[in-house]
Amino acid sequence: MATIKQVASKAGVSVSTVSRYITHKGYVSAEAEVKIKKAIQDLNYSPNISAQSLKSKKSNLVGLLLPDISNPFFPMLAKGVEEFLREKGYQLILGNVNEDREIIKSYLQFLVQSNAAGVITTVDFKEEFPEFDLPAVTVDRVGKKSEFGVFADNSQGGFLAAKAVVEAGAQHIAVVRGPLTTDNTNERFSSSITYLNQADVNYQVFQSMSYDFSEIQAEAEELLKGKERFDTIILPSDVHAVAYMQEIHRLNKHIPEDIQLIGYDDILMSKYVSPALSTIHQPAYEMGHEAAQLIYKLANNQSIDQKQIKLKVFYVERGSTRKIKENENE
Amino acid sequence: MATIKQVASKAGVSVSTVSRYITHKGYVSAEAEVKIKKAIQDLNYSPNISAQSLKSKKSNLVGLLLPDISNPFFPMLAKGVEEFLREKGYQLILGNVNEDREIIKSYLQFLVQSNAAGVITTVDFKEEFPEFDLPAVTVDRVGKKSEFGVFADNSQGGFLAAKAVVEAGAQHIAVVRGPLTTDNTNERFSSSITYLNQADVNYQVFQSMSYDFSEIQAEAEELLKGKERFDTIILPSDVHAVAYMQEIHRLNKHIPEDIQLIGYDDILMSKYVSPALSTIHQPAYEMGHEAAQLIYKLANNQSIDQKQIKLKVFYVERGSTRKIKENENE
DNA sequence: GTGAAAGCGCTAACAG
DNA sequence: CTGTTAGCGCTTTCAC
Repeated sequence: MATIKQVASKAGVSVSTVSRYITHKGYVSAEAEVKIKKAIQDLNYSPNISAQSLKSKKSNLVGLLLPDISNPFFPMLAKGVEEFLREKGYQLILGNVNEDREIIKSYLQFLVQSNAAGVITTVDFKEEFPEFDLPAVTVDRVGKKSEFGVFADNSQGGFLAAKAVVEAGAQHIAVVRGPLTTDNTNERFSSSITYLNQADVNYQVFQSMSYDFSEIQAEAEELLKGKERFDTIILPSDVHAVAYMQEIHRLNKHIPEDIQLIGYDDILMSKYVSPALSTIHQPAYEMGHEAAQLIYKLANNQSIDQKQIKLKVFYVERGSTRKIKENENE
Repeated sequence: MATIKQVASKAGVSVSTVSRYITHKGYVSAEAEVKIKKAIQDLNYSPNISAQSLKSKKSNLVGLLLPDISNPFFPMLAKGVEEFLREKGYQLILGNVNEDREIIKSYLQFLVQSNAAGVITTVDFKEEFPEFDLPAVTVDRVGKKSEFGVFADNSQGGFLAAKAVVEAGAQHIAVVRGPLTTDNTNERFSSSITYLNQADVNYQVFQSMSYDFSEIQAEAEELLKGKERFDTIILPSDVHAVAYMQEIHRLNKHIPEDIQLIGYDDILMSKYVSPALSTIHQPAYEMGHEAAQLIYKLANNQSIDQKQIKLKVFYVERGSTRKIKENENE
């Protein structure tokens, strides 16, 4: 690796001139510029990032801490973050944190130690780890106390899901609540419940404990073998819905005739399972993109008009819900 | 951020003693140790990574450059890399490079400038960008010239796929070749062809140009509306297979009765589409894990017994291929 | 065992 | 417009 010193001597100028050239700060004569350009070329020089960052106390690293990158919802979000950041010249540090506080902590530690420009997390850590002082925006699972957040309209989503199944004739509904009691799940859930309460239907609530496929399947088995016969299940995620779907198939029941299903997220897979999954679409890519933009503004002291960005969701009707309103008994 | 100097003065020792304590190199008396420990605690000190890396000319960053993180095969691989690296105290820099040479180049640039410990890529760049001198291991799409590589047994995979469909009674086969003419796709392909040649079947070859879902669907439409009637299609990936599946459904044909399908990769989704997709299982997580381990050894000058690691693949029979041997005419 | 001091590569006053 | 210089925070001889 060539250094700025070598470039300077090769170009016959001082290091500060080279530095000025590189950082585009201060004046550099045309002749000097030519010589420097050539020297850089010849030496295949590029500035040492550690040295730059040591000096400037800044780096262009941005962390993205995700609960589980193999959950299909998150890669899309990551892509949104990555593409925005790359254009702005930032680098993404990806962390797969499994909800594990220690892992989260060690990533935050690293980011702080690296003078990172900021971090995008799925869970607000400011309360738990106030010692890590770096620009942060929460995505998806945005809580009341998060200062900066990007999330989808959960209350609208919960409402739409409940409305969709009720209008499709649901009478006896199982509402499966998401595994985390994070604000986003809570909101969706209570919004669904509010709708259900005012509608003329029966429902019962179940609590899921996991986003892991096989664990969800076990829960599904449990729910389905209970004495209650449901004609509709509202699920907290598409991963849940697909797992339930499998289980329902295994019992030789028909979707949506015997049981209708509605998911949440609209992951890629949902379109291709059979029947295709009706669900609430969340703009994962956009969430990532917006979050990255917020971090960017934060890191560059740009004015922020909206600290909390709420994105729209919408209902996607596919094959797992019934098309027309109809009454059925159990 | 506290500095080592502050810790030193607070502990009443010199910076070098603190440094020795931190790096576990050289002697530190028990008393000094206690005082330093306390000072670090009080000041919530952690070493500045830029300074460390400037001095040591090393960093614990490892790049992982992936073609498309929203392609479900890669997140599993990424997870394998991430989990190994995290345990060893390295940080993952994730790049979503879209096969774009410029993006790849800029990531490599960054990694070199950061004294990164190494990079794991899906495509060997040594030939195209020899100027980037850092430990590299190629995963998945490992070519002949890659020095360090982790890949699945493509030739075995291609063979297994062809064998599976032939044994299930294939007579008229469309072999869709993967979009990249990378060594892995080539190997699979020619291995399938070799098998097909010695079997008593007809086949025809098609070339796919994309991993993008909707583009594949267009290709599928093209292939299926041709005058040739195939009873079997061998696809280069599960994403391809799922896209074809959709298209076949749309034409109201039955899988596997009218057409049988075999994919490649065994992504999560394959189990849950309908019918479930028969495919060749590739150990994505393990590939990532092994690649990370190689990088780790490389970065730490450990002896490497195997520069090229070939992982096993196996056939997963599910619903998209016929169970028993049977003859059919078009 | 410990501290003083040099220096990693870069930037930013500052003087010219 | 340019060069000299100090110093970012850390590690590492080398004397003591």
